[in-house]
Amino acid sequence: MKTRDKILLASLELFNERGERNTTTNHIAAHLAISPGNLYYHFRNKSDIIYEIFQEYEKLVDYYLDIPEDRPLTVADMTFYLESVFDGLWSYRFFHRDLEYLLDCDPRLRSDYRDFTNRCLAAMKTIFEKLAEAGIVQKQPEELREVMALNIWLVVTNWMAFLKTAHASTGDEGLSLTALKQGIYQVLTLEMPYLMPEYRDEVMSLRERYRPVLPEQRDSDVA
Amino acid sequence: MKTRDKILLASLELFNERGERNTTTNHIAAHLAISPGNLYYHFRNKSDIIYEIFQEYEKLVDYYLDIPEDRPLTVADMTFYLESVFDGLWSYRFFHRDLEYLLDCDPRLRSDYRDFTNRCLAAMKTIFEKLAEAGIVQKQPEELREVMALNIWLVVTNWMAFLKTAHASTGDEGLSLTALKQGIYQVLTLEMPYLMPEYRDEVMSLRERYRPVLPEQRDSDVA
DNA sequence: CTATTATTAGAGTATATACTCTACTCAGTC
DNA sequence: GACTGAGTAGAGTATATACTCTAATAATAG
Repeated sequence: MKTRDKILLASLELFNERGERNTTTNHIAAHLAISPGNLYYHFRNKSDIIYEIFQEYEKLVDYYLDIPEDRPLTVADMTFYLESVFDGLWSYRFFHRDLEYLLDCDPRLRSDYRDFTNRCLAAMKTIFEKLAEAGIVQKQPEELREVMALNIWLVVTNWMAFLKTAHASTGDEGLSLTALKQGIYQVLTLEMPYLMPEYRDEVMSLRERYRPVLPEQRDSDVA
Repeated sequence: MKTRDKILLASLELFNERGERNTTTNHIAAHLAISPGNLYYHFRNKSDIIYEIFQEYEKLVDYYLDIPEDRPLTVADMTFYLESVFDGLWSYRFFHRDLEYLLDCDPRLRSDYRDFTNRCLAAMKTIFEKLAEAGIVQKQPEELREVMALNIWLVVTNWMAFLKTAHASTGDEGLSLTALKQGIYQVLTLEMPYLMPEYRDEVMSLRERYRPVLPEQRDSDVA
């Protein structure tokens, strides 16, 4: 593997583990047992590394959110979207953690990220629309779809951060895949009131699969 | 005003304006035209300043979320809760911005913040319960109240961050009070499906007051 | 008036961070 | 077999950051 790619990979790994703020270019170089100079031979600065990682993230999510035009959506599609998005969020979780600072540092990133957000919101609106066409959820006015998409976006992108703040430990230890996927439970709860009777049971039992094991888990580890 | 209090005030101001990460103790001292040594006479370290500011924040929100036990809740109460919480969020907006890092730095803060979150969620659950008793929203099972409260928490605490990322500018310029209060529109949209017919019109017209002026505002400032 | 304590200034320190510079290696190539 | 240029090492730099130390001054109590 090329050094350049190794740098990207190691950066992502360290950013996710310890946060971008706590990861210096020297750390990255040391982790790869290369010199800082070498790192700066491949990247002009830290921002460029972050920007490239973001572009990977963007590409991945865009790929996940591809919507078939030739057929109606199914509940399985919806499951896939939810699972994929949370997987992507996990793989690049450092990004949303320090989002505001990162955007302040790099105007390119700010602009690209805004476009990215808008694409995601548009995709979600389309998904709603197609779910309605498929008779899975009720047909909603354009405006409501818009606001709903935004609410789901907020829940999805901040679920991980919530879990981290809700846990006693500092690192990733407390973050199980079960807990992460419980975010899907939260999202499906938002959709619940809009389900069509014909699909209600199916979606509800799907939702059930993501229910937290212990309902009061969050309180169980109070000091 | 005592120097100690001035330090807290200036810190909050600078944190909110430029972010905690971009605000050093030297900046704070310079802003007040006092020496760094003086600042460190009053506070052992930066974490202590942040911790005290958090305690103010906590106190304010706890005060806002006080729930009357002797009478049923009204739509006016709900409005007050929403308005107050967003006001508080605005006054201490630096806090949620760098939350994860701040909690990583200070175990006291982590623990206190978790308790704070749980208190807020509990308050929200109680509010739902009392709104149901008052016949404003449908009576819901305990479990649903819990999940709903969490979703609203996510929307409320991250609405500001979303607005900042959605705008082209770096600082606070793009953040109008109108935009901020649009968060209330988002929250009321979540509650919408659970409204009782008797109060539906009243709450819906309340919601209407917070509707964004331009539906596609987010796209209007694309570079 | 004096002794003590609270408050302040301001220079100084240890450490870290992003990044630079110079020099070296070594694989390919004409 | 000299030449080129991508790749690498590693010491070095400018700056910043959180924080300390010493000494001076203002306030207050006895």
